[in-house]
Amino acid sequence: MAATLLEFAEVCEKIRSTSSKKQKITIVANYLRGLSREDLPLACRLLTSRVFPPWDARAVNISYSTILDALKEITGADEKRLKATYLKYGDLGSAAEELIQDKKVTTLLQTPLTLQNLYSALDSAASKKGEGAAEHRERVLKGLLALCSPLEAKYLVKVLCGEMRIGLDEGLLEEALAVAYGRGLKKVREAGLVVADIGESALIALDGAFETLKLKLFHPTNFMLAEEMSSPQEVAEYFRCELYAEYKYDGVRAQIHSSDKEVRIFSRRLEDITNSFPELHIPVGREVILDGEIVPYKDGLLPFQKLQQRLHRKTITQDVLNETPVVYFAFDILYYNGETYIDKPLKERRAILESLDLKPPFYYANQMKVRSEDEIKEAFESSLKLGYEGLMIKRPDSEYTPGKRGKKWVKLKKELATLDVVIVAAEYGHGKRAGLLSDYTFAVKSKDGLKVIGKAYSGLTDEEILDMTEKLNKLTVKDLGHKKIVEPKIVLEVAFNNIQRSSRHDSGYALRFPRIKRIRWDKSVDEIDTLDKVKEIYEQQTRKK
DNA sequence: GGTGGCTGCCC
DNA sequence: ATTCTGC
DNA sequence: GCAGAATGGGCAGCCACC
Repeated sequence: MAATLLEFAEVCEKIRSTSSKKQKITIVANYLRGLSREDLPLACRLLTSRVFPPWDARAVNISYSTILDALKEITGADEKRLKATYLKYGDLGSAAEELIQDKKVTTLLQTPLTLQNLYSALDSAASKKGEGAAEHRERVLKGLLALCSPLEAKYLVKVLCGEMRIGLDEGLLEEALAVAYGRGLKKVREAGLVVADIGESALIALDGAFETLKLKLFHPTNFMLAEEMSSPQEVAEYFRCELYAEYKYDGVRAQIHSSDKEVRIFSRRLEDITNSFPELHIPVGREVILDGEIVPYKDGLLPFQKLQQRLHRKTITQDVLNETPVVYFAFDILYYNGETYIDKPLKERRAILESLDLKPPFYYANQMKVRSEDEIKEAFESSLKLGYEGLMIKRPDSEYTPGKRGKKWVKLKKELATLDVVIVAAEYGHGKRAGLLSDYTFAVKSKDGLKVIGKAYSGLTDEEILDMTEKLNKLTVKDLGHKKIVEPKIVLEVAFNNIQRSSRHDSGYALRFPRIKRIRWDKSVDEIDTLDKVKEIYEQQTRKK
């Protein structure tokens, strides 16, 4: 029997309503066992709010704005009601559930929407190009919503928004797959690493076909990530062994697949970004999968923004190539001449990598052997001096594993000065932060008054957010619904990794990775930092490069 | 032909 | 990307 | 310690609209 959207939505609702991970896993495992081969991969992708595998070039291209338009037409709700409902839940799916209850089109006699129907419709939305494409996408969505019960609409919208908020994501889904088919979790996770698509993992788990698993050239795999540590001391004490330290480049992480004829390049999200970097289309000569970083470089490092301009560009002109050339720093090898190397120790992988004798624009990431706190500190400082972002530190015996599991790789990042800023506006959050003022717009002072320099949301505890909501409500001078303009009273200390020129805020600058260090109840507006200080930090960091 | 909203994806 | 929280 | 949730700035492509 074909899987229906209704049953899928009911399962999601059950998952959401329990906070126990074990129960979630049981619910999902039971559901998956009842699915056909055809429906299984689809259901698994939908559970992680995906429609296509990560490496698939298709994108549905339907999101908040399109959904709001479609809901408006389907339900006949006016702008005000739409906004109020969305604000109430902080989740467009939940808003859709409520709104669709009084939709104009009824569907009592329709056959139920299947996951396969849904997939075909979304594929059609994704595939339509050119004039009328936006209209087509909205028509597809309205067609689907017309067939949906409130609960179905809720989860359809959640999938499209990319946020399920049911307390289940890929990690728990893998556990559920292991339970559903009686497989070892380790095997299922390994499958996930290699195939990098939860739909494909599901089929492998179903068949128990783990032994046929091999990395495939031109098929991207997941990347190994590192955990952040705060000091050389912490690193030295945690590992207490010889380590490999590499500079942390501010570029784009990339997997390069090469045969003797062809090169393909994949990003961290497994997108095919080959076309953005023609100067890297030099076959290595043997079949390899490399891991490394694409870095913009011309007589020295270039800012990340220059690299971004090339990133999703369709055509790379000679001008772009001249202005922002890139190089590749390879630091790992996952596959070599038909063999997978991910379970070999880093030391061995590095030796194979170096035997390749790479030529510019391919370079080896430099590798320093460190052990003591002092050695790590020295390597870290030399990295900053050269304009890099910090240090990557790896155990020589580490296998290549996905995600942050195991802490075999760690990173040390440079700390920049913090700024004291004042909150000038606040916005309501989403999901579990619905109804709370959790997102703060802040400013520094200048001769011409306060100047906005950024927004931040992270760094406060739930309790602090609750407290802030109360205080900010009292300070509100203008209520714009979703956003509130507040009296500039509350001072925050914000940290960031960089300052960039920007037209986004009226200060002319913006922060990269802003986060709240702490609330400065002890400080008043008069004591916040100045725009001049911002300029100074900006100048200082650009001089370095 | 220019501009701005929307979307997706890089950090 | 970063940060917090529940299990 | 893991997994999940909430959310920052900047960019290009694409399409709708003037």
